[in-house]
Amino acid sequence: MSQSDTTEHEGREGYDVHAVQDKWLPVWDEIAPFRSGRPGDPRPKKYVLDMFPYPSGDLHMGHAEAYALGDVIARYWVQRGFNVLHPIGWDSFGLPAENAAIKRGADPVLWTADNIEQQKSSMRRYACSFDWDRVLHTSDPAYYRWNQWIFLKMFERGLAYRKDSNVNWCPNDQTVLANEQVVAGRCERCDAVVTKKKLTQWYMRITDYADRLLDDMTQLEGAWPEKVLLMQRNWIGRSTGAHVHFRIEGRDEPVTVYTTRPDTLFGATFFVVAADSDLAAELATGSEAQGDFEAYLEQVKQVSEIDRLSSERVKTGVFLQRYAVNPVNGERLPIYAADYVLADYGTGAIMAVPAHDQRDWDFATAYGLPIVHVVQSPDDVDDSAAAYTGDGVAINSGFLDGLGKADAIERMVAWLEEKDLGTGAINYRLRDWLISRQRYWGTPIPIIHCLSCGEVPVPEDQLPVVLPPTDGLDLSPKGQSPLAAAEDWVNVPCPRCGGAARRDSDTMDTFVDSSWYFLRYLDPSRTDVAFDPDQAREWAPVDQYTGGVTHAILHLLYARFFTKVLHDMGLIDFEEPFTRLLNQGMVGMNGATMSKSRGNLVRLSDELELNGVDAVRLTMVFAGPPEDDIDWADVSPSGSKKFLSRAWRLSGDVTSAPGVDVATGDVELRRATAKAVDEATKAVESFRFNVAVAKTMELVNAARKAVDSGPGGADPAVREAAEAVAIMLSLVAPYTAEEMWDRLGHAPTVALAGWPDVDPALLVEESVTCVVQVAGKVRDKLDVAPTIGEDELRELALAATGVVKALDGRAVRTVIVRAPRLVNIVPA
RNA sequence: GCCCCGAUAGCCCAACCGGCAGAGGCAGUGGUCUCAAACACCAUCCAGUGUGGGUUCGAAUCCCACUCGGGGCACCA
Repeated sequence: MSQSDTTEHEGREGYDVHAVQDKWLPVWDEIAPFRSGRPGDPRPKKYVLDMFPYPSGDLHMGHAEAYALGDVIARYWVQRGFNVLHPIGWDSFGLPAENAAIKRGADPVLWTADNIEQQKSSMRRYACSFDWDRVLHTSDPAYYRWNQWIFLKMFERGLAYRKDSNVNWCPNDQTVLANEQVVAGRCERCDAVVTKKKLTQWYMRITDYADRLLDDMTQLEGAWPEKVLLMQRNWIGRSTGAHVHFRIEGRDEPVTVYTTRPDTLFGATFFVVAADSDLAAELATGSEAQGDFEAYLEQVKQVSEIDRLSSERVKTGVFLQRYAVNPVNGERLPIYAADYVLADYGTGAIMAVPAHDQRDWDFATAYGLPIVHVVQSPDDVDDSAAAYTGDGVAINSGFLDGLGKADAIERMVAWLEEKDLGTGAINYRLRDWLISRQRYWGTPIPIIHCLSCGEVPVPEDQLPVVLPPTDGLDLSPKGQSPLAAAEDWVNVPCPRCGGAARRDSDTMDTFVDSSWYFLRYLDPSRTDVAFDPDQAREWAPVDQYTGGVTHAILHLLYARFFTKVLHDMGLIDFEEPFTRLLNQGMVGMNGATMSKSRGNLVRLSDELELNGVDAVRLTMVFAGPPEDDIDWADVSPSGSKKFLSRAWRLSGDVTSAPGVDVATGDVELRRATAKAVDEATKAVESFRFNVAVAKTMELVNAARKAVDSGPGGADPAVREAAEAVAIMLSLVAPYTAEEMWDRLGHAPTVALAGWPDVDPALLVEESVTCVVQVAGKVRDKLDVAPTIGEDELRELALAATGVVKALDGRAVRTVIVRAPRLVNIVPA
């Protein structure tokens, strides 16, 4: 080997990122600086959590961004002297494992384990500051046993129940979907057009918690992104209005409708029931319209969810030859069955007020039904062309006439309540959470169906109900859970009566797994409890949560729901799981989401090979605000690498000894260091990590100048600056930081060095530049003491040569003085 | 259709309570090094803040309208 060649080639660049990575990894393994479970640790606790990954293959650029950002936060609090719990695990149940099994015959257990191992080793190399003693994965029976336990507790409380309903069905994945998993009529996962299917399924009664989920968001105000709170509010969709009971001719029981506009009751001209509701079928039965209705219902069922939602679709329906009676004026309202009314919102029936509801207007126009205006529209609104939905004075409305919208609503509700014809009511857009899935790779639902005893919970001492092995099972999607075919597994005696019974063969939605995993990290090896309430009191709730905005409603809403349920069960003393939330953006390439099919996929492993771990992490953090998307084409990992090399070089230029008295160092550089640390601190705490990096770069530049053309590398201030750089960099570029720390003569690890203290005296500038404006234009600048008084500054400013020239003899009207930075002189 | 968020240099981004538009980076340009180049190093150029109005002594920042971009919801009665 030619030594001189290597030195010349490599030596020129100097900083060998791969060698540095290989050097420090084993050292860190030894020190384990991020272990949080040490007994007697006196540091205050902080729980910093990153959303756990799904183990599909190796880490990609998205993971690299997410974990780089989460790591900055975790490492920062460690530097600030906190005992930081920063765990990681795997959300390892789900379809990809199952699909791999179907496609390649891979055992989901082994496939999952392999991927976890791969990701784990990549995370280690990526220098994630995880506490490796607390790893969990949700497909582990030791984990999902507690899913089953929680499910049973919820079953006991009536929060988990089975019902027959029209559910979202993904024809591709051959499974049902929760409402939250249907995006614009398509399957969130595979993009197939979702259809409806009538099935008996398991639900969780999240609607019982709608008010608390909504109202408790005030606690999160300012600590969660406004956008996420808004999305959750919209999703829950609370509306206030009234229930109104309508007598139906030829039916004993009245039918109740929900309306947000009880003030328009006098304008109701017809009545609509959801075509797919039981009520529609009942009303049609025996009427002349029965044939028409059945034909219509068939037709409705054929329409896909997407077409149904299309806004330009004309409204259809069928007259049922029946009548409802308007309780306020006794008018007969023809009853239609139509698919623009939803069976599962409100009561599945509405009073139609075409003059003041656009959908009713459209239907009335299509079917030639009367339109009666009961709210006075403003003069500039043409209420003969479209429904008027705004505010206005009630007209043609008997006792409501002359009242504004709010008063009319209040009056009508009072009237209805007095006559026992209705009540004020609240409705939600949120539906109960459908949790059963007809797939293999998930938590088995711990219920046994017995012909004589019904739904019988699996006794707690028989948990976990472990998935049967895949041998001999056909995992391909067929609309029924593959578990149903595992005869040995599915056939069990009833725990209650001992008779022949069958296990429930559905598995749980994987969002159940992630709804409480943050509690399991507290003591993942416990076999007697899901989590230890004492540990929960010590660590939880999560102080800082980081993850993608894609989970704004799904995961975050479910986790909030579970937290409230666990609170009500007396297991935890808080009601919100995540005190602070940071959403990171996504990584794209050339303006598009990265994907193999687009051909714009950037491989993380290639980037790591080319530029090293630190440069990739730095690029992610420096690219912009964390919540912004990153376009890899816009950023420069090679630039990051260059900067790291500059920082590294600085550590080699320090010639003073460790522990030297920095107070004797160059004041100018000391000020620069204090300012950089101070500003970086504020930036990190407000999630402006890109700014924190910029401040670090600034300090490197200042120190460089001090070495090259200032007091030189022997000045203690240069050491102070270099050490500050190493510590600040340790959040983002741990290898470079450690190598710098080493070259500066310190023992590892810089991760525990402690955040630099800032001497406030160094932040006070000895003189500041005061801008002197005349009529808002800068005419002169003065060097003044930061403590200068207003009067003194005014005198100085008025005498400044630039000012005298600009005033050119004109009189002065006002002088605005903002000491010490600005004076604005307004001429007459 | 409704609701949010954003728009600053060729590009990614800073700018505290309204107070000199520039912290940092990329790209560019000029130089040093080199036989030459790459690398590295040093230096340097670059916009008046999407458009139109308003408030103010003073607006990137506050208000109104519009344009463009991004996101959410979308028959929820």
